[in-house]
Amino acid sequence: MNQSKRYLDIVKEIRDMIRHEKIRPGDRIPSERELAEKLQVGRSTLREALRSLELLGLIETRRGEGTFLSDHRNHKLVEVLSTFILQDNQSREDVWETRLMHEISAIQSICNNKALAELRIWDSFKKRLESESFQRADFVRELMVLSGNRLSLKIWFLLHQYSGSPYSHEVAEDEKELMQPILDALENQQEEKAIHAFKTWSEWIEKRRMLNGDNS
Amino acid sequence: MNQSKRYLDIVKEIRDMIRHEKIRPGDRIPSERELAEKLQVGRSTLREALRSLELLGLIETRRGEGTFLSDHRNHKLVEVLSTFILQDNQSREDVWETRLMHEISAIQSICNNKALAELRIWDSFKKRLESESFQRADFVRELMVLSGNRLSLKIWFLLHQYSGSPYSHEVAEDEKELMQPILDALENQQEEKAIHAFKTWSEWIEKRRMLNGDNS
DNA sequence: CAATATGAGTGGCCAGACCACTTTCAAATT
DNA sequence: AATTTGAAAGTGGTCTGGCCACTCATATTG
Repeated sequence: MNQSKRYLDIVKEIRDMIRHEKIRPGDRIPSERELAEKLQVGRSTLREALRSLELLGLIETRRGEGTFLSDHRNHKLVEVLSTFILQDNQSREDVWETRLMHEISAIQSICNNKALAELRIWDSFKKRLESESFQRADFVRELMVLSGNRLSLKIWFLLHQYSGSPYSHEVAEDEKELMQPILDALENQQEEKAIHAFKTWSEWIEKRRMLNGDNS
Repeated sequence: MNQSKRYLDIVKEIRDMIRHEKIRPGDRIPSERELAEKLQVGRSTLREALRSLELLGLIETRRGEGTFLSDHRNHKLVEVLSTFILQDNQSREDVWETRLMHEISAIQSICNNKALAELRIWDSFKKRLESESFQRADFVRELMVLSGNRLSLKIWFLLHQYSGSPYSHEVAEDEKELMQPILDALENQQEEKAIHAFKTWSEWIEKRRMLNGDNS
């Protein structure tokens, strides 16, 4: 018969097993060696099934501890799918534009979040801006987190990694006076100003990147 | 170093390789043994990555022949995955917001494209709006195409499929007076108006969807 | 010329071996 | 007695090398 794709059967068997044994999200499932023994398959074949489930975000594995059923809130698949979708859109500009789109949208969201405004979180940003070690990426990522849209955060992170990481640098000294207005505007919930300041900073980075020879 | 999750790196490396070698859907990718050699990794580890990609429908393997890049416009898997991912309300909301973000950004882009304005393409939209058979999805997708950002288009298409396809309906009769202002504003490159009109339409659709019991 | 056999190449699968890491618990130390 | 230490067991992560089943192009045979 068409006996190929043993690992697909395993995926199914594991799913059934989870159902029958009433394993709940967060619970541990049997070890790879146990499962392989139980299902009468080689460990590497079993692992092919487990890795697939992991990539789907259905299980979570921690070395030295075991494999756990994950609470399926993972957007990992978007990550993977998008990664492959990007393959034929190598246009740098598209990536740049799209990333910026997500960032600006996050800023809009932040400015319209009243609960956030009362938390006085921007002081800490300003303080850190003055200390020497300040990564661009950290700053922007925290903005994405503050927006509250986890999916957008995931997509952004992917684009960030993909775009040759223009943010993966320390903030330069003359760069800080470009970032200061962003923080000021965010603090006062001035959406237009914040976006404008952010775009200015963003374009500054892009120019800077063009000057230095850049390659992915 | 990047501890654990070697197979995830491999997924990434394979993607890079595909991009650089300009492998297109349907093409064959190197054999497992070749890839393992090239990426300096054991074959079983490599297979974990390949099996994962296969389960996602990104590649297709045929015993005795080889491994092939598959067309990622494979609708089936998106449906399967969305059953896991979109159970969470927060996720649904994130998808909705993110999709809207891409749409609005596309509108902005269109309004700022002067070359586009001279093409008088909106007349044909208006005509089609009057004819009976007009799918929401077609309308929005064409907007995405017109924006010129192919990456954003791809992401939008994914989100569109995820989100239980609120656009997969014919345009209702009383809906057309909501869409008319969008086209008017686009024709005159009135960014603010176009976005506002689009949001109005979008919220109308969302309300409509909430009324009808909807589940994918 | 047609049918067949062969061999190279491929994915499918397995067993066994290390390694790195976490947890546990008993022995050693204080 | 309480604390620290460390050895052992268990786990996932990885690699090697092997065998099998299948496909395909080529050579051989009728």
